[in-house]
Amino acid sequence: MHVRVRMFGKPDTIVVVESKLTKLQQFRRIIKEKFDVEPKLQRLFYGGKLLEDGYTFHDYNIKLNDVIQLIAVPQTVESEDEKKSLNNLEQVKESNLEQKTIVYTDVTSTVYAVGDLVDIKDREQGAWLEGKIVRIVLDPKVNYENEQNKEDLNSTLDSENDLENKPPSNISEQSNTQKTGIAKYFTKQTNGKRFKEKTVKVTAENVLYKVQLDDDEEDSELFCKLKEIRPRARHEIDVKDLKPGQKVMINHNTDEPLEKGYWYDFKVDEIKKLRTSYEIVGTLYLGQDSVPQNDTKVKIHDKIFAIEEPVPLEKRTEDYLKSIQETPAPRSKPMNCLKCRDNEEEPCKECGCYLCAQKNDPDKIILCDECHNGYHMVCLNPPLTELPDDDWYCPSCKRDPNDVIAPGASKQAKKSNTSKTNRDWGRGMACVGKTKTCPMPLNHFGPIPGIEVGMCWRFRIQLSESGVHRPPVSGIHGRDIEGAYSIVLSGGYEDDVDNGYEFTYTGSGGRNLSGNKRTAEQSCDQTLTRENKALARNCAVDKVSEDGGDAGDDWRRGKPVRVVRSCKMLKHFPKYAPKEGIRYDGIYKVVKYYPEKGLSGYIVWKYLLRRDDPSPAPWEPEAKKYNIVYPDGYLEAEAEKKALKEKATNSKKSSKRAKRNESTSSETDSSPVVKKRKVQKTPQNGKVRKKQCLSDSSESSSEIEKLTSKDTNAKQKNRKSVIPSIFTKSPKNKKDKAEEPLSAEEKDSVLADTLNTKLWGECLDVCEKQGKKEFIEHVTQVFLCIICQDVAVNPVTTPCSHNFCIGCLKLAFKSSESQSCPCCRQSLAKMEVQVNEQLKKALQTILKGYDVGKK
DNA sequence: ATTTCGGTCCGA
DNA sequence: TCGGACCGAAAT
Repeated sequence: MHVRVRMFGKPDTIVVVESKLTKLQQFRRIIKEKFDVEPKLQRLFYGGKLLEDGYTFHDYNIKLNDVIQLIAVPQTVESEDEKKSLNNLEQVKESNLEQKTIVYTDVTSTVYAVGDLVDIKDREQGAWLEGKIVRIVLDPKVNYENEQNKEDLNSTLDSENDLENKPPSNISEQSNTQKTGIAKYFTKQTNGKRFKEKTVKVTAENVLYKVQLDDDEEDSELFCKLKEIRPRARHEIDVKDLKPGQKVMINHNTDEPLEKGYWYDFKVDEIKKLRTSYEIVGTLYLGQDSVPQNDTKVKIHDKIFAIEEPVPLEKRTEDYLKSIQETPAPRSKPMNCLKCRDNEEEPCKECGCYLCAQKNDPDKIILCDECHNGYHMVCLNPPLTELPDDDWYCPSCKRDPNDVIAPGASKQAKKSNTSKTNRDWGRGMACVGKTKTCPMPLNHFGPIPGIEVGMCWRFRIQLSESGVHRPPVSGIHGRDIEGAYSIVLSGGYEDDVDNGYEFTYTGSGGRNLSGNKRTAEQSCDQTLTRENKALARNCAVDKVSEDGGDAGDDWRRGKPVRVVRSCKMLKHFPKYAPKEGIRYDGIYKVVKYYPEKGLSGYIVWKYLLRRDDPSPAPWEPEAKKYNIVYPDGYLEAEAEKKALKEKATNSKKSSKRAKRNESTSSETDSSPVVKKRKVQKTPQNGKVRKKQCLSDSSESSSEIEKLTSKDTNAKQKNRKSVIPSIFTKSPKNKKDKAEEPLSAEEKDSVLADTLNTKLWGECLDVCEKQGKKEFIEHVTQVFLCIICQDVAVNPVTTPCSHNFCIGCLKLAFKSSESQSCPCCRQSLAKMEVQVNEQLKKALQTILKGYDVGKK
């Protein structure tokens, strides 16, 4: 599979990895090749998490085409780290020789006072924790000799400048314990007390704030720099008042986004109202250095706080002092145990004793150094009488030292639980999920705005993303209470028969799929349930029946089914199948459905589908052709894979010059690899296809000739079905009552709709020549919303003279970036979306009493 | 929890 | 090259 690696200032780069089981250290080597950043200096983030070696893409749930952020750590810091660890070694030696203690020098800061309530930035996660300043001292690490000539203590510290513009300190503090080595240096130079009397400039660089965390029982020595603290958050912001661009502090759990977490800075880009809550999208700042995580989605399940700016002591007004006196209510923290949700009453094996699940005597619960489960010492068998000095392993983690694996023994004892096979299942497109979502509702009938007949994709999951056909595997998408929205012709069922404009489809089921299979031979009768029932509901009959149903002449009134054909149909019905991928072929209706003994001998449900779409079928010569669409980055990744493969074979057979020349020549067109293959294929298929097209058109035209020449819809531009043939109503229906005129009210309402004069003209023409019944029929066709396939309710008339339901149009706009007409693609960005009240009235008046539209 | 007209690897 | 085995994801 492949992912996108994003590095500041560079375009995203597609990086191919073997599979989901690729380890991070392997990945780092590829990154090194591409970005020239040493593995050690790479900081990789995914979903706000720092990725660590030893884990796989699967462990982090990194999916196809996901973005991984790469930050190169500057070399200097690395060497600084190394220097420090060297120092530490020396320090340990020294401290063994002579026990030195650090002498801190109290100073006064111009920004904070002892006792100030502050938030402290956690050095790993970058979360803000609640605490209080208990002491303010000089940083013993800073060499003051050079400072002394400079300004004195009085030179105030401009807090904002210091906070915003301060260059990053090279001395990165590792922990809160100041090592004796540096302290010794400090005392040598100054000698503690005397130093205090000296005037030294107190800057963000050299002052440390000792803080006490609110929920830290032990008095840990935590010294913070100026930039690591800020006044305690105390101003809540209502989510409704949130504005894009605003930077606030929010609660977020980086591991479990739905749970309570810690408090982080967040820059808001977008606020989304959900059913019961809000979701905000923006930049989350993680880690000590506030690494921005773009496009992070956070569900609001807690307060939102304003970020407080420090107020220097001398600028503190009485009001301000009063305001900071009060201690804000403690902020929520992540749950300690998600299993029992920290309910002390509830027995829990996760956070209590793993054996008895009780939580009593926590001091007698020993933790396993392998699995970290807890065990009451007395619950163990045999019970432990005293705490072991060394590591302790629970009964299930303990390994018998005698139980060694014999040399040459093939398999290591696997850590089990997950899959039982060693199969590397994570490869390729087999197991990927969606990377986009179609905004149309799941249960949408009819065409998807922006999706044209003939559009084609390589993988089923893309059809799911586009909204054309949602299930990644299943052939029918539908709900038994409502109907089917789309089906796939893929040759997966032996009883299917495809004749293009009509086909017989087979229901699903009747197979034994145990063993986690997706397909199998028919092994029992199919039932009229689930998808099968759903598809039956599309048929324009009163109700679903176990005996089947037939809509007859009314077939067009059935619910629309989006139909896609897969290239897998080439095998048995090549006439109408795409050469590659899966193609949207337009709207079909279920003419009839019935149970029948299939080729297997078991009962299968069969459905006769018939095309009812204004666009020409993709196999017709006049149909618009579309290029196949691959997933984002797929072609690049394939080219990359191929290049890698060739590189591997080249290095293996490096001696063979000729061979190498051959492959390099094909390497030159590495990016059009796939294209080239396509071209090679075409000549063969091209011939066959042309012939097919010819026979197709002759066939269909003869059919048309054979049939009545009278096609009521024939003059409808863009709206008529391309294949009216046998499916149009029999001319018999069209006798009679041309004498039935329109009422004055009806005529007036039609004339009032000036935006659709031309279309109404067509309708009136039909009325005059063929009678009212045909007129009504024509009106329902002409003013059909192509999005929902019903007569437009609350119709909007576009400048390009197309009509849609206002709801459907809005949905369509939402689903694509450009606001264009779902019918003719003309830009509608400037159009004011409003109901054409005249049309609405006209349709109501004319269709009054007629049962049109099922909504 | 169940179902599924994909997709890929692996061995014959 | 082909068929068998079987994995995640999405929707119901």
